[in-house]
Amino acid sequence: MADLRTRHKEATREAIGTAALRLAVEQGPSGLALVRVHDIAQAAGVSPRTYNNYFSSREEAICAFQADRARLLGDALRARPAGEPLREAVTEAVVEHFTRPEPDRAGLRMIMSTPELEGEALKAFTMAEAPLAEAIAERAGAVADDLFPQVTAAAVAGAIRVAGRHWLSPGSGSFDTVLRRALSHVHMPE
Amino acid sequence: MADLRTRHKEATREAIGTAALRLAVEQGPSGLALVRVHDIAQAAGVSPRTYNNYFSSREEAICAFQADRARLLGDALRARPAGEPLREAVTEAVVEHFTRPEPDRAGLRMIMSTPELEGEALKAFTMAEAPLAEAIAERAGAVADDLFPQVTAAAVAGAIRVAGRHWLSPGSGSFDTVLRRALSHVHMPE
DNA sequence: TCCAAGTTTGCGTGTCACGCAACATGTGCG
DNA sequence: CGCACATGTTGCGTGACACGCAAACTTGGA
Repeated sequence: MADLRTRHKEATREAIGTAALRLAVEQGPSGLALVRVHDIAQAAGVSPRTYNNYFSSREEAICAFQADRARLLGDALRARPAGEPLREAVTEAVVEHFTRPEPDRAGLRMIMSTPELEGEALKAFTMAEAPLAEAIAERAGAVADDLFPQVTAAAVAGAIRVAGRHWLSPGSGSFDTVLRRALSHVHMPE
Repeated sequence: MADLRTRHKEATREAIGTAALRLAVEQGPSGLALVRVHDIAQAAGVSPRTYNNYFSSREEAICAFQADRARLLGDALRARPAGEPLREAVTEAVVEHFTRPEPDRAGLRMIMSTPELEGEALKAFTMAEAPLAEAIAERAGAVADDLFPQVTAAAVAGAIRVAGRHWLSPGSGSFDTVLRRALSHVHMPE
């Protein structure tokens, strides 16, 4: 990870992802087709072929940020103090992980209002359920293959998704507040 | 709906979807790329161009069955008796809707073990949350825009997904049983 | 300084989604 | 009954894309 090579690779990946999201936001939900691979690559300072070494579709590139953040949710839960009850640990982990830094409203709105991007983001979000379920299983003293941790992880991920959608509509409170309210509807034994 | 034209259209859609799924299962998870549009169209007895009038990607065609069934879950809930408590109504609606007829094991396994198909199925499944949330809101006397019905719908959909995965692993009971066990972990006020 | 591993890039190929316009097949009306 | 009209189907052409391959280039270590 501290490898210079690896870091540079990570930087390239991030540059492409950022450029892709920026261009997508510029074009708006209706103009996704206008965001050409050539433009993304140029904006990121790489060749189209290199872009294609990192991502195999525009959607994947645009949603890379979302995907990376979601993937780390399990680690965030593991970082909570050991004695903390499950509900509290999950809630605090989610709030910390998804409000620092606060998500980019324009980017999130772009993704949520474009079916193709929404599908990709969904996939990324759901992939994150597996590590989250593992972390939940550890904390609850259950087996990761069991139904409970997986159903709970799915419910938590769903709540985060719903909270994100609500946060985009005008008049909703801070993301922190919406997240807590959404999570309060998820069943978690104490 | 009883329109001859509409029925024929629906039949065509189903023929294409069925053919696509069948070919995909034949090739196995690793050979998705070998399922060409040309083959799907030919197997369904239509031209490639017509296939493309119904679906805009192979993944969409292959997952059409899943998508159609998921989309109707809200209606299944509405069909439950009015006085029934929410938890019971949801559980029975889900079990009835997803076990009659029993899902195709091979097809489900194919979809669940192919990332690209899994993504598409996920999208379809999540799209079904909206009508489900609406039906839940009706039954619970809540507003559809509120957090509770949407979070609950997401949790229910997640539980069904997890149940499907478990059902595929050897030694799990009937789909009916697994579904009920998964749903028992979802919080629903009585 | 020089080598080996890894990364970027250009090119070629096969596939695909979709607009467009002609064609066929039902549908409803006089 | 037959004629226009609407709707579904098809072939063709175009633009874009993902990816295999091999060459050029960069980086880190001996």
